[in-house]
Amino acid sequence: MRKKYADIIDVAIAAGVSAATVSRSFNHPDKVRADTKKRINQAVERTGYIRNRAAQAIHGKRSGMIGLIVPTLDNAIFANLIQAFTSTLAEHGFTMLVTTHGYDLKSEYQLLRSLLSHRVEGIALIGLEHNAETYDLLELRETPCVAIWNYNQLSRIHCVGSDNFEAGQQIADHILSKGHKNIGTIFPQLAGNDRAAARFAGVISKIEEAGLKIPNELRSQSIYSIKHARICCRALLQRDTPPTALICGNDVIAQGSIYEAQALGMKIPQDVAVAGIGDFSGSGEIYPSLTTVRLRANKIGIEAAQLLVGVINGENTQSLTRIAVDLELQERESTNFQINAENA
Amino acid sequence: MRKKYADIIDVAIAAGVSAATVSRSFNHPDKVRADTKKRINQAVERTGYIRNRAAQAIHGKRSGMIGLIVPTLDNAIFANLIQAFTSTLAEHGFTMLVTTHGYDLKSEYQLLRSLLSHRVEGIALIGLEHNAETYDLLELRETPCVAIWNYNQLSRIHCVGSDNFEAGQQIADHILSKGHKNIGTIFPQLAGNDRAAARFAGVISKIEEAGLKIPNELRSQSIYSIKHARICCRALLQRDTPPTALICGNDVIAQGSIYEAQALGMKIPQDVAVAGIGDFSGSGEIYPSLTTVRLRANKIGIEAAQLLVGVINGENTQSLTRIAVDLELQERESTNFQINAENA
DNA sequence: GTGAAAGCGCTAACAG
DNA sequence: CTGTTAGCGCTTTCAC
Repeated sequence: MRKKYADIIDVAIAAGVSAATVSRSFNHPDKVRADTKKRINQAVERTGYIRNRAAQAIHGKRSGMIGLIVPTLDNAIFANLIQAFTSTLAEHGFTMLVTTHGYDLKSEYQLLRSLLSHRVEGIALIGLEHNAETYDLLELRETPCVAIWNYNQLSRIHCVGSDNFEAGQQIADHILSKGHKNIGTIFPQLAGNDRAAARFAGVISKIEEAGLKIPNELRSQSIYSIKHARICCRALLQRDTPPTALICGNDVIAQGSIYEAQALGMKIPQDVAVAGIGDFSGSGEIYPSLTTVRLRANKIGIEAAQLLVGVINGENTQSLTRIAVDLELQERESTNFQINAENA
Repeated sequence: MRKKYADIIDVAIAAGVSAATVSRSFNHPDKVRADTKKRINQAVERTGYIRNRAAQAIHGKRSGMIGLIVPTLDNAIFANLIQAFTSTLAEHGFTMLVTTHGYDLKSEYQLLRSLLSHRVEGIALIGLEHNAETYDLLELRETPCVAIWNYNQLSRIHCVGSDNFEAGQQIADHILSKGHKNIGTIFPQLAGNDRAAARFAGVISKIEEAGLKIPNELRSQSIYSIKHARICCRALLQRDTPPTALICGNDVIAQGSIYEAQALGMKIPQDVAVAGIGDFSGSGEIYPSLTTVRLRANKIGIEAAQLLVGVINGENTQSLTRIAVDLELQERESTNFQINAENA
């Protein structure tokens, strides 16, 4: 089995030209006469030729691949983000090479190396919390790179995302505006999760600014799971003096809280108000609809892809670009109830 | 800028051996003396060398990439599936190159060509409905390939997935067992969606077997969206004689139906029972919890990855492997109500 | 415009 | 065990 599939030489022979001309016809079409190009294209058809990007990539040419390292794909909001990212990339001729590390930052470095060994032209990471060696390698190889999802004005690499601190502030402000004074929180573990940590800090900053505080007993911690969130919520709502409002670190936790409150026979928002962060698909359609802060995963994905493509094409070589995609407070049914002084 | 990064020759020089030995040290470690390997590894460290898989792939060797063509990533259940698929692939040393076509089968062929041009070692497709040219190209290139998500005993390529016809039968049987005679359906468009079509056919087969029928007015069509499902559900429930049970083509539609019924002040399952298909993450935790047929995305993803890796490694060359991953009826609150004769 | 030839980074014989 | 040699499929000078 000498040669399995048609290569550029077979095409050249079939078209009666040299391999060089075939190559040029693909890469610099303007340097080849129109009728020659036509003959070549016909030869491609006839031979069933499919270009070999691996062979191209070897010349330091484009591999046409972007690497993405993501904690997990199994998450509605990342799925949303990644879909926007890939399809925008595809519009620019790039295909995405994806790896997941399951929130293990240590393995992220290895994944990066693997991606680099595939000679991806650029790398996208989720969030800004990465190991030093990851950052160092990125710098050493001068790999075009963008951090997606979080905005931070001090980021070491380009970033496109939401300001999670501000998201926390917005939702806290909203809850405070409804007159709540007895507020509980259910957040994911903050360590190793800069998103959650920033959101929580934003919430606390506003609460304290209002002269209130959230006692430790009302700060609950839940993993990213409706089931577990329900357990946390139940514990909070069955206290002697349950909070009148629950601020949840994300919409999954908030949805779990809504279900649990309903299962306990409580009315939302009258008995307890629930707010989330994220505006995941479905949050606006559940009953009661969930008040939350929209993170605009779609827009972030698109902008991140555009930025990365720009960097790869040599724009933006001077400075770091940091894009804060705006947030949108979504006031919906789950908090639509004003507490009066006596209730508080 | 002659050579930007260390190549195998730099490593060879640094280690005081030949390039061939370096190559061997990676690819056939047993054929190299231990201390030579150690020197080479140190040289790799010192030079910051990262292997170039593109250059390897050119030798007809492994590119280490698997191509995945998926309708969309923006979908909880696919996300689940793909996560299992990628991580299993990763265990076997493969990285996934992903493309999405947004349910446009025509563009699928182009995406396949693109993936092939990257010299992926295998291809995974979602479902079994693909254009003839897609199947033909796969056959022509003899590309290891597996269709994920659907099981069909007549499939043209390896497949791992659920028997959607049976899923439809299971849920219909369950609804019938609860005494319902006036049943409505809300399904996605069936054309171009073999999954939905098979499920629907399964439902209808059981309904007719029971001597019943579903009039056209009670066969509603909804896109994959909670919001749109709510609209469809409302139309059904506001009829003069609303159905006592709703069988939904997937859990997203079912969740929408639950929310809408609640918003209309109806009790589930007493006023109307709702059933889905899929058992998406969250379906068991919403209130009321949703009766559905579990599709086991996780297991499917893992088995599909293992099958594909096997095919790539030269097993299974004789026959087509078709794996039907078992279904699990999840009886939950949303249908937990027995209709008596008078109610029917 | 087009062809000939050199070479990208790596691997697979083949000797030694 | 290790080095030498000849490519893999393609792109890019440099001539013509």
